[in-house]
Amino acid sequence: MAPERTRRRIPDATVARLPVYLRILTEQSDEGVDSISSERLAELGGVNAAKVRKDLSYLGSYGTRGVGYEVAYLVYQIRRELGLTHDWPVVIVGAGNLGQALAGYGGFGERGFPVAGIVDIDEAKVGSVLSGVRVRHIDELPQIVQTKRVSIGVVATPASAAQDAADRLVRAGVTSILNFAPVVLAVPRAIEVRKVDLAVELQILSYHEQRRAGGAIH
Amino acid sequence: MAPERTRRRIPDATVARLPVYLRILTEQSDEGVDSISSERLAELGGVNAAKVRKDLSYLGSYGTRGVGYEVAYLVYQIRRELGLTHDWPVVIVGAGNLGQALAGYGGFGERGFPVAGIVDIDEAKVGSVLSGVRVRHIDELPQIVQTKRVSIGVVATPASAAQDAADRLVRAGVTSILNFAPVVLAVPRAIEVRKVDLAVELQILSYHEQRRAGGAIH
DNA sequence: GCTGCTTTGTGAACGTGTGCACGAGTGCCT
DNA sequence: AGGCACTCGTGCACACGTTCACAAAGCAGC
Repeated sequence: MAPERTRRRIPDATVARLPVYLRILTEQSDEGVDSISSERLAELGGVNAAKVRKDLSYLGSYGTRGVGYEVAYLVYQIRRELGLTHDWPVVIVGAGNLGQALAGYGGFGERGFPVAGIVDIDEAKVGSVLSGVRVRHIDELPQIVQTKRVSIGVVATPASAAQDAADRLVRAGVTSILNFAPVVLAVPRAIEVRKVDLAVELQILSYHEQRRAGGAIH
Repeated sequence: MAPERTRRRIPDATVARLPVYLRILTEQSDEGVDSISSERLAELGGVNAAKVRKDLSYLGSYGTRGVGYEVAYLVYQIRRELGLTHDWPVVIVGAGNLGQALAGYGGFGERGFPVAGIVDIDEAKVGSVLSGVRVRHIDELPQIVQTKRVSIGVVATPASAAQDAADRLVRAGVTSILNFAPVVLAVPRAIEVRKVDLAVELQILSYHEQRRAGGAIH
């Protein structure tokens, strides 16, 4: 077979589903399943079988017609494509309620994203220890990012401090940001930002509830 | 003008952006701004101006050509459309790390989603008080949902307990679920589910990082 | 090796979302 | 009152995502 060349682009929608497939496949693997059909995978993932096949086809032709996909091999391929063959240390900015919960959430490190550090601007919080990680001052951010080779930063500050946190992360050399603050961050084009906004999710649910209740007129 | 009749359907993508506009508009209102153009709103929201106008046009023609949109009126209209004219009490299932953080996160109640209750299956956790809300046993779920008229449930359990939590919520009468557990929930078609998955977000970032680093071959 | 059954991989049709470009309406200034 | 500058509302073309449907490919049994 020809050597790996020009990496094909994978659609965003597919990239967003690969982690879900990966989790399911890992679970199946743990349960001793070593072959799976697109149909079954679709069922477990709550999606359409054709979609599963198309998604997986972007990785290459790793299935066997008439049989299905070899679970272990598929896990390997998805992990490779998602860049999960090695750890990605993350640094958390903000040691408040959320920052603490994130640090305490074990599944973080387990899934290949060890917490390289937590920083806060509040001197009062600096020095305290959260689930084994000592909170350091935000001025140490560049040093942490440098020495621990961190490329992903997590913004877990109040809204008012989020932009400053993002600016500092970018200056320190981080290239991806996961933002929990309800703010639209302004960052250089090259920086990848993803947002998790609780209020937005609830308001979307609210819309559907209201629609359900309201009907035509209210 | 003709009375409000058959409610027009708003595209999902637009519904997901309305909360963002709403937050920005509220902020602007607080700062004394009472009129805003689609251009400015787009800038603050990090989107395209045409998109803003198209999104807002689904609510009706509430802008004034040559001028822009009246902030207060737009806030009112978006709130109405999203069903935010009254509170939506939520019930949290799972009083672990995450459940506690969610309960402690004040912005919850402020934004119209007061915590009507927190329940857990672990007797040891029942009775403790988290930011003013007493943890109750999961068996009390139906009663809480009924008496407090809860229609939104939050699943903040470990993955292994998530499906059971969802089943109980549905049985208790909840019609919308916000799921934080890394599991695809199986629920009746009529139930609206939204998912917030930390690991998925990080893995998407990882994909982009890997892509950035890897180039063609590695 | 041939037949029949199963399941992948993908072309094509369809639906949804985005962004441009411009007509239409509004306010302001003279 | 007329002209000008501005901004909304929207038709249209394009891009992206989803789903169907089916040929191609593999396995099992005889």
